[in-house]
Amino acid sequence: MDRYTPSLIEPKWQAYWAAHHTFKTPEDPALPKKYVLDMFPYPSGAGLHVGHPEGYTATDIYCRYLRAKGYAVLHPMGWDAFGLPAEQYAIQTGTHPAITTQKNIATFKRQIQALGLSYDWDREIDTTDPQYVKWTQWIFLQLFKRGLAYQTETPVNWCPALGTVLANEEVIDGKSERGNHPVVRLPLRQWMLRITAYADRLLDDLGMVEWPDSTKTMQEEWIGRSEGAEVNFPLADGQGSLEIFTTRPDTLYGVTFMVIAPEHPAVATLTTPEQRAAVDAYVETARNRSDLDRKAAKEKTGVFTGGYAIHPLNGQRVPVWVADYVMMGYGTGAIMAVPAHDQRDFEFARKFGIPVIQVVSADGKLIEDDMTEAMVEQGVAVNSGPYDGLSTAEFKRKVTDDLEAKRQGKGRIEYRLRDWVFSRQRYWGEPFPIYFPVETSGDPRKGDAHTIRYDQPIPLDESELPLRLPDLKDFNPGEDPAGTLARAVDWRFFQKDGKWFARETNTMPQWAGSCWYYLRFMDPKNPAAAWSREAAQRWLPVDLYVGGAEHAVLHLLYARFWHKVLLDSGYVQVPEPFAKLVHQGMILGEVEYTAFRVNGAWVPKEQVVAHPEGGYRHKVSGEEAVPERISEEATEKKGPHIVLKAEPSITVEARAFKMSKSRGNVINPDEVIREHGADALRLYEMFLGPLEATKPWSTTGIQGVSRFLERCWNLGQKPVSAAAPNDELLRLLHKTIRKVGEDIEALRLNTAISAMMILLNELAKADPLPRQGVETLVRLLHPFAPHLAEELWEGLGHAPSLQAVAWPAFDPALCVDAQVVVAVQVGGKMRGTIQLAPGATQDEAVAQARTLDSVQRHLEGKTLRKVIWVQDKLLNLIAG
RNA sequence: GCGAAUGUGGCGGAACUGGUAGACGCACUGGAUUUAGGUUCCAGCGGCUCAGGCCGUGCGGGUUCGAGUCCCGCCGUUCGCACCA
Repeated sequence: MDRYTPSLIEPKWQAYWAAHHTFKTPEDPALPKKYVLDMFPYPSGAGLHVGHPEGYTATDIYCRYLRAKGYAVLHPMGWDAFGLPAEQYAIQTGTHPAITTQKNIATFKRQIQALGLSYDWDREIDTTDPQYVKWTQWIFLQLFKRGLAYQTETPVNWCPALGTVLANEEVIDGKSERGNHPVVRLPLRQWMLRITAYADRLLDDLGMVEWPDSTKTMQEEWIGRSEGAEVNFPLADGQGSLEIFTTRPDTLYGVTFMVIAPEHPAVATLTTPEQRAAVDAYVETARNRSDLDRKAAKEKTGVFTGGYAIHPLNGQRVPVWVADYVMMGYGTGAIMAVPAHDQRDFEFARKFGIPVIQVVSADGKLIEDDMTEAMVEQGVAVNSGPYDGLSTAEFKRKVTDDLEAKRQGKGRIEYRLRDWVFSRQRYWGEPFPIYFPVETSGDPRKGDAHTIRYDQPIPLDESELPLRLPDLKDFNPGEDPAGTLARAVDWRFFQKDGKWFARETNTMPQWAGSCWYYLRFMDPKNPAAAWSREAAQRWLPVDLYVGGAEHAVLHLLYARFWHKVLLDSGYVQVPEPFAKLVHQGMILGEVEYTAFRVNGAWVPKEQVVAHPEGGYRHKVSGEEAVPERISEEATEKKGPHIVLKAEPSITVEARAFKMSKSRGNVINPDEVIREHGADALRLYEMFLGPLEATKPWSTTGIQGVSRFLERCWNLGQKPVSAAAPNDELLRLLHKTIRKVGEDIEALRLNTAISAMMILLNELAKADPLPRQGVETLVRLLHPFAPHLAEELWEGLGHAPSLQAVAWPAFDPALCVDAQVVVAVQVGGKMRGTIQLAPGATQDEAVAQARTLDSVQRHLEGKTLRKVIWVQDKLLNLIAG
């Protein structure tokens, strides 16, 4: 008997599928469609990670299943190939990023193909391909023409180490998300995309998609809509007014001071000569404070400007302070401070001795003298003149109307969401299809004096797309914040009709390519349009989108934004791009065992506590505890603990960590395939647990599924009988068909596999082995372990490919057992089981249950008071 | 601090609308076949036990004939957000 040898059968079937275009997207418009998409990878130099195949295998199983169910399936793959690593490599080595990128793509493609994934490779996309860049630029022009792309001189997050500006969301705790470099604020000319214009729709339309609640919540919070009012406080000196935003206009009578951000333009006009020096010093300090410092500060700081505003309702003079707890970037950069009902204002007022006036009360009583913190709950208005007695909600409504009538304010909706900083000062990105007039009397390429009129951007004509990157030798961003491309003077400056013009030297961020790749996949080779109207009508929306939760906000929000712009322009017809979204969980490294030593002697892990500043401490002595990695062989289980074999009183910690190069726990898919085969890798990753869960890799665990595949193989080598399966096996076949199908549709792939394992265990016992049984197993196995399934199918005398064979059907009548096992309880406690025909009556069940010894024992001397009967499941006898 | 997710054997995990907790697999133990095994097959495998049972799904309460599942209050872990007015 031949042995199961994945290294022989896997390449064979991969070659077969490629030669026969097995996974080519069907053109037939009569077939029902499904568009199943994986988040395409950035082809890094490190190659594929075991995390990648997890989501890819899940969608592959789903697609193979859908094809067998008769769907036309669009399942493409491509490369998100612009990005910093290739450029940084280029800076170090001088290798052009395009070369590195192509090399990495080749590696990724080889690795992905070795997994036997059923992509339609005719639709492969590379975001750096000029034919793709052309349409990315074209979409930018649509945004520009609709007034959604604009330039602004704005303080941006400049990262000197990366030589680039980062979006707010790419900065975490004052450091760059990529590389963890310090970030400073620097005013720079930037392209912005007006995503805030779509804030409401991006928020509301979340109701239309089937996404994880956690992701929807994160997007909602990111957009951060809050309803309130804008109120004008006239300045006491009669010069204009101060506009504030508040979500609590009902607390207007509690205003005892106002605060403006240090960057607020009114700082200059409000500050009195006496206060000037103090204010200037404060503003200067605040400006130099990084976001990190501002955040870390526990104490509120601020300075009185000396200026006053007039309260719009009671006409009182309100002092205006400047403090950095108010941000210029949110609302109007100025607030009315209500210390009684806002914790931040409360802290500030207490520190600077400003009065606190309570204007909301839970029960009508005043507690302001005893306040230790702000009362932020809603309630009933007090101390509020004509509004006394109103509920918070009524007050808000009424006072907003009143202010509007007096032209002193109006209802306003504010968003946390900011416009999107869309330019980068880098080389390896899409150039903007924009140029500017140049005022010069010489030749700007030669360094002659010139002025670029950035205020007069001109869109490139569509016929001139794509605008390609210039070929450079030195990719360093250099000191010029205008970007790497500023040095490519021959590319940058050009003459038209005798006049000089300058191209935009910024490039687009990596998001640009990934914002619309799902659209290009529908019609990837179209030379005349980004995609055709017919393709959009045929394929949108994406029915299932699978990718990491790390993209929960940014990529998914940006893509939705572009999609809605394209909807408004008439290029797509559905409001949301991704109907259903699933995040695959992370695969952690193998479990590691750690024991701790204090002064050289082992201590149990319970005595060790993590120190807030890193490292570990001994709980008892307070001395440093030194962690030491222990091999699995040196440990054993003892009751509920894992202990050192050599010293069983010492408990050890067992934990899995994120895979990382530095930790040395990275599993390479190539090696797993070499040792166990692609089918085993696929199956193992699916069997590990629920798709969405974070789960640790286990090298011994993969042997379990390897063994399962071998046993499937061995079954396929046995002679089969044409005889029908016996009744019990037949029922199991039908139940398994139903279970596997339902589980695939719900992406519960782990339980689908265990159902197939159960079926295999039964088939292995069957003698003779019915052909129908083996064939059913092979057909069910096909989406999961396609190479083995194809091989076995061929061995059973069928012509390939199994993908063309319809998914097996089940008979619901055969999905129930001939006899059901019913649980018998006495007083709610399990006392045994009885076998009954499905549909048996309660009386039959009670009669049979009474014959059980354990039931008789517990009913002895008692009378039966009540019977709980759950049809075909459970009988509970209550006695007393 | 706020928000979300999550907690079940030694391990990964099962358990449909409240109804036999631990499916399936790993590891482990015993046995059979084998020259050999990182092979195959069979059996066992939550804890305690006076062998009848008792206890057991992070902890403490509650609802119910019956709770992993529902309710209330805690604790741990993970992930977001973090002076958003």
